[in-house]
Amino acid sequence: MNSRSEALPPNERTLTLRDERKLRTRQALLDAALTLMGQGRSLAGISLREVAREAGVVPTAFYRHFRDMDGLGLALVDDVCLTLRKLMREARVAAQGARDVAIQTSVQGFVGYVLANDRAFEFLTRERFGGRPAVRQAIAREIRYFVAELANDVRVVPPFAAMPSDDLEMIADLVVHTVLNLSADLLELPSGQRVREHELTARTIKQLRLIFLGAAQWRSDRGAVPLGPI
Amino acid sequence: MNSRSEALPPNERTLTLRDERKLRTRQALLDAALTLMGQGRSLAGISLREVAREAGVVPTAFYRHFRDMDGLGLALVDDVCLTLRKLMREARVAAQGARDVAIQTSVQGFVGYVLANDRAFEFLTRERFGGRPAVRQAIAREIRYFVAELANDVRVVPPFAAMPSDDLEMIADLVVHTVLNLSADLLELPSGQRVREHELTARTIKQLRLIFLGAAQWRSDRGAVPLGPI
DNA sequence: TGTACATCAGTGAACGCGCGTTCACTGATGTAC
DNA sequence: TGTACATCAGTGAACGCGCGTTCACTGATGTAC
Repeated sequence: MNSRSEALPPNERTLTLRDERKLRTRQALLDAALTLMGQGRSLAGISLREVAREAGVVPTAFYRHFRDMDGLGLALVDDVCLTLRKLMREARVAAQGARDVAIQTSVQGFVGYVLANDRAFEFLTRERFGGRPAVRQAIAREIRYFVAELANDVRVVPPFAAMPSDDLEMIADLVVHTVLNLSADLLELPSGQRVREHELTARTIKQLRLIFLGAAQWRSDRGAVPLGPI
Repeated sequence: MNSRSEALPPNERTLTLRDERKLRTRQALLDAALTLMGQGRSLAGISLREVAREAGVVPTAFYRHFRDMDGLGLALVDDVCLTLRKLMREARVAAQGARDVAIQTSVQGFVGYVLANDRAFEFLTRERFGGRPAVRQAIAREIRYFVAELANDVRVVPPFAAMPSDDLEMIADLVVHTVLNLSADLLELPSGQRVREHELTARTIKQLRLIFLGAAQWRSDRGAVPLGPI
């Protein structure tokens, strides 16, 4: 063990100067890819050489970090989702302090969050369906994870407490996808369209209210709903 | 006017043999693109030359039909959505005969429809967020059209009759996106996963029931929903 | 109707370019003694 | 601690390849008379 290691915090204890620099280059490559994906390009439309160029590194250096662009894509999913999860956890902790977080507050918080992390969300939105299979699957897994987590969080709240897990997941899925839908719509807006941004947010808030209204009435054993056509 | 034209049905009256062949090549190019997009590739990952090759035509012939791959993408949206709209209209007419189409029946019909037209839906799903801006916008427009149409269809039914247009559109949007979500999930399944297919369908049916349950309770002027956290 | 000319969908050669990947390398950093 | 060797992140030249696009062309089809 060298003297550097001992002075560093625990999780960096084994990181040499070389390791740190390598990680920095790796991050530069990930950042470069995110940057290039701005203006509506997908990972499939970006070349390895472009990424290297944007990161200020020679193309062959790329291979020290990723097997190919697919590898970078998967790393990007991990990287981006790790950040998101961390921030989500913080939000959850904050929410526990102030019991009774309204739908409106949560959604508005989410909107700010999406806009502040637009590159990350743009990447996830773009590659969620349009990406290569491995990347798509990785994103799908993350979304399933979020759904399960929401289902768990909500289990303690009155109308959901008595529900079978199936139904809880079904509702969590609906909520998560409604919110993801908002995020996709927001990212499609030319930046600074505040009015439209507000309309979209208001619509999602209404949709979530309607969903919770339905959830309060929900009985899993009930068959057809008392509704005619459609 | 030549003799051919006079023997043809009205909408083909002005089509010469040359025109017909040109249309056939054009269709071959569109089909080729759809075929190549199978197995998880997006339009951005397919070259003009590949499309021409698959269509059995020399690369330069491509330019007789489309300005570039973006042009082909837009044509593909039109082509695919025209077919979908036509079939939707038929479904609607059929539904008017048998008043009282249950959610379950509609969703099951939709599932069959998606699986029967998987290439079209795969294209729309893949390019909806992942495609180039022009293509994305074209697809977004089509979805907005579907939402508006559903809102209109549903306007005559009791719980929706008295609703302001805003709320009606908000609900139609939620329904359409929930159904699109099912379609995306179905397409992600390796073909022939009947059990999982059933589970996904059942989940969507529940989600729609929950939405209609909420819609039946919905009052647009109502503020916060009587729900605590989340 | 038959003929002579015009149109134009599809051809095939050619181009310059950026791509992904290989390879042997360099020199700063790390390690063993 | 100082030295001598090992490691390895990043370099730079080189490769063959498929790409998009241009151009002049051909010959079947269409049109005017």
